[in-house]
Amino acid sequence: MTTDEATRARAGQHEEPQACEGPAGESGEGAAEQGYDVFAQLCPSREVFAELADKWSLLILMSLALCGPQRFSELQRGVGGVSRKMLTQSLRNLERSGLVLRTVFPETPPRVVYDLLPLGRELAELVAPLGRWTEHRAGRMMAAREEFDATHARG
Amino acid sequence: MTTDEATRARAGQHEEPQACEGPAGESGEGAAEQGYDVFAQLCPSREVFAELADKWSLLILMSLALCGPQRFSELQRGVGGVSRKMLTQSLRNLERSGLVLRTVFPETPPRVVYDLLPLGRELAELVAPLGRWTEHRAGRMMAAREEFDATHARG
DNA sequence: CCGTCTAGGTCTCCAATATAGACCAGGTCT
DNA sequence: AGACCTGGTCTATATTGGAGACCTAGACGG
Repeated sequence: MTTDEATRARAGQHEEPQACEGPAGESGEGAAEQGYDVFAQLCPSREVFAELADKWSLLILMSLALCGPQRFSELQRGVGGVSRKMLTQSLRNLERSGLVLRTVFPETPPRVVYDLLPLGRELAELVAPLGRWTEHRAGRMMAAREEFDATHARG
Repeated sequence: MTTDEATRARAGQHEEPQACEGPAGESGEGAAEQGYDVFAQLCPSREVFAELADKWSLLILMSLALCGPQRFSELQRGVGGVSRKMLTQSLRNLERSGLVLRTVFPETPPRVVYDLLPLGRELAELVAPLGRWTEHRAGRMMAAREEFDATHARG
């Protein structure tokens, strides 16, 4: 029976309550007490995750990890294509969450240097492999896309 | 001298030409020949990176890695808060890039199962630690935020 | 003295994107 | 017949992203 299979499948998922069923569905924040869960919509960890998991934040972290402390304009040059607005916004976010330190030198013209804090360095070390992997596998993925597009265009 | 310091800092960056200076600024695609560069705006790897580096794609990969093959609606329940539209779109993307396999069982009601392909499993294994790290450090980051907000609100 | 340059932003406006919610096919169950 | 199911798509609205003007405040040129 179809229903049977669906039930089994769902039951299988239920057996991984922590990560996939989301202890905090809409019932509150039970997750906060015994552990955070990025899969749960209202878990604080999800909020944090959602802000870190975008291309600009990740690229900024990688750039800081690779090249060390950098000024605003160096970062803008290093992270190709980022607008000042998004760079500011992402950096503020990283600063706010304690990942990045912002140091202002009150000169003119102003000089502002961004550097990783220990927490940010931890994350950067997890993110770096992701960047390297993407570069390494980009060719394969581009090929897959071409094939997908070819067979899906009109088939 | 201030200028001196600035010059040294910038020079330091230039010595890492591959990742941070972006061989493909607007000069073409030199990066494509000897290696991809996610920092370069026009590098194919950046395009791929930009599509993978968003919360929904990463959460979907993590869910598939943790819970195994799942149907559309299971994923929607597993990844709290994702809209059908974004789920569809992200899954299509992952499928198109060869990370995920989509299998349709022509029953009624329809059943569609998504599973990781080897390429997707590779990536998922890099992404999983990121999710775990976020959960582990969420408390610290939330605290940092509160302090930041307190000292920045009016100070 | 006036204009210009600089770095690191902010502000404004407009396009692109995300989300919520309605709708659809088409076969099963009541 | 009518309700219900899944895996979407379509539409209307809210949010976000990017381009480019503007700002501060001192150093420099003339």
